[in-house]
Amino acid sequence: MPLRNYVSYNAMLSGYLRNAEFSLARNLFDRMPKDLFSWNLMLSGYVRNRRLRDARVLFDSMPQKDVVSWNAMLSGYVRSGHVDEAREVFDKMPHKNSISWNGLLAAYVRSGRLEEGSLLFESKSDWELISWNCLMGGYVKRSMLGDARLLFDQMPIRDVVSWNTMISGYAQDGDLSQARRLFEESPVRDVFTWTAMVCAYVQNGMLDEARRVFNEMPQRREMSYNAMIAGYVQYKRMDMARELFEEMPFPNIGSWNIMISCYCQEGDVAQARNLFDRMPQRDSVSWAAIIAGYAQNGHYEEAMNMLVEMKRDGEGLNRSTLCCALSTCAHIAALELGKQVHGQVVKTGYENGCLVGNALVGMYCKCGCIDEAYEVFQGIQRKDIVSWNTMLSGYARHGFGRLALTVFESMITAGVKPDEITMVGVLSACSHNGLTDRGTEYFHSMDKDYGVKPNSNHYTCTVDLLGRAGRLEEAQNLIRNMPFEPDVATWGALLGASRIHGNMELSEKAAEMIFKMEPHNSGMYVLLSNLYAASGRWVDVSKIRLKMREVGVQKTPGYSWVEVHNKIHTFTVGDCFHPEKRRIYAFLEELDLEMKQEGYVPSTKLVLHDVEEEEKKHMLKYHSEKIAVAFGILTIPAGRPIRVMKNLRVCEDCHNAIKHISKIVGRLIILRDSHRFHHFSEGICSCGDYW
DNA sequence: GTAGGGTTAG
Repeated sequence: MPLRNYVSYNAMLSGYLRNAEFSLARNLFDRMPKDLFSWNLMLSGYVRNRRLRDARVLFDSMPQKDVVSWNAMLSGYVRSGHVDEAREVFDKMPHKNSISWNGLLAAYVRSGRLEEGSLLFESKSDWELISWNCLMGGYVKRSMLGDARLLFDQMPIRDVVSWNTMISGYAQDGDLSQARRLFEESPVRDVFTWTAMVCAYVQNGMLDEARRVFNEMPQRREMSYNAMIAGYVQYKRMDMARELFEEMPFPNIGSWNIMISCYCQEGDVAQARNLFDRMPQRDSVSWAAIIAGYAQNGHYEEAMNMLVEMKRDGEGLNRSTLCCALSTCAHIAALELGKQVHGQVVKTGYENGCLVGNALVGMYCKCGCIDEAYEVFQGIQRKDIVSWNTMLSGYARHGFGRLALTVFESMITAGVKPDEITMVGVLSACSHNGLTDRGTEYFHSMDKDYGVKPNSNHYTCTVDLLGRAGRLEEAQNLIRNMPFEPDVATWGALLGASRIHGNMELSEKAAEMIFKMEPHNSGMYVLLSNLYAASGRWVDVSKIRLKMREVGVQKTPGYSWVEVHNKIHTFTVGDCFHPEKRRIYAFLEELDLEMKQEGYVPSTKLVLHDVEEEEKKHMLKYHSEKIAVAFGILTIPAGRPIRVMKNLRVCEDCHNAIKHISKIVGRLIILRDSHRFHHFSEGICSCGDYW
């Protein structure tokens, strides 16, 4: 056995680390003779692969540290956005070099904490050019062009990056004339400079001008093509985008990614998938784009499958793929899976960042765990508008209107300016909780107080708000005085309200408007036909059904699902495919008897079809949500809540029945329907029977 | 440090 020295051990260690063979590397590391270089190797291996906890443990146990070790630990925190930890390390460092200073500045800039960044910048005068550019880039990203320009003018020396950053800042801001001026003034131009000008014209909708600059460029790189393609995409010129893409001699991953994500946005996932499969190489962006594409177009199973594929392909989870994974879990309410992803998130240390944090909050909200959502929300260090909106509308959907409004007030106190989505959350919180006057006040003052002009969503919420409270006349007035044409959703809100309050005439009027606009909207046919059925107008019911057949619309089938032991069980009305159906139906019979003793009376008027009374009861008994609830009770361990999801709104009879069931079996039942959450416990529902 | 993705409502 030849004698090995530090150098050969270190070479071997670095080989393992390069290939991300952590267990092999660690094994070797623990047994080999180590010098400081070995420790630093292992440490930076962990840092590069985002294994922050391992890195920290190693760092703390190091027998000695040099500036490289400190910088490695610092950069671990910088990369993962743990700014406060980065600061702590920075403050403790016995010696700092320019890498340390640049690192901390970058941490502030990247996480958008520009105030602190500029304070740090002012505390020292001999900054390197790269730091000037970094801070200026931070201002540009936040559209703080005045501050960026101030810095630009003060710089002792400028390089081509400085010029490019400023020019592309103006370009992105749509300030074509400033961009143009700097472009003329700039002593040097490279591909970035020219590409920034392409962007400047694109931002102003001047595609032909952009193309002219593109054609004039002395040299082109992939990114120049990509900017032009992105421009075409932005203005829905898919044909031109595709043409240029096909012309590219060597499209890079970015080019493919743009094409994929824009096909996804157009709803053409098949085309996107086609490109995805043809790509010579993929990166995390490609995976994120295709997974999000599936998720956003409602193909949740495909999205989940692709996530599995991705891991098999060796692509690690990063912020964006974790995000996609969480939002997919949220859509299908796969709580167990979501929790597993949460575990991954904790390992990588993204939990307290905005992007992944927001996705986690959304996942817990949509899976019915509002308390867990709030916990994560509180842990997000720098909450952005999305964090606030997610939490606010989460509370609103769960029927905790006052909590939602408390979040809203804290948001205002924190100095975050509400946007359109915030106000939808506020109005729907009021609507779900019968806070009618408060809601209308918000509606009328939102433009004045927060500078948010009511859009059709806000009108719809307010029509809903007034309508539910029975103020149908006011709701109609609101529609009449809208500054734009009411859309299907607005009429839908009026229809829903007039249905609750039994105003047949108004219902028919609203339905007629909807049919005119969207002859294929199946939900509206069903709503109206339910309405007729409820008042025994069977002739009209059959007319509707005839019409449905004429225009070829089909009722969206209702289904419910429940997650048990990591598996999703889906049920349809009168489901007879589930392997445990005998057990479930026997249990339902049992429950039915007990419910009746408790005073439950089936509300048969809600059954759509004209059948005999006894048979109607039978049909109600086997609605998908009841089956799912029964299955949940049978299989989910006592003490744990039962979480059931439904794709449509819960029917009145089921709502009533589940209230009784929650009391009989003494369990918390959380039902998510297409509209909101219902927490059933001890015979009461959190919605207060107002939904 | 100067493309491309990902999170929020109805």
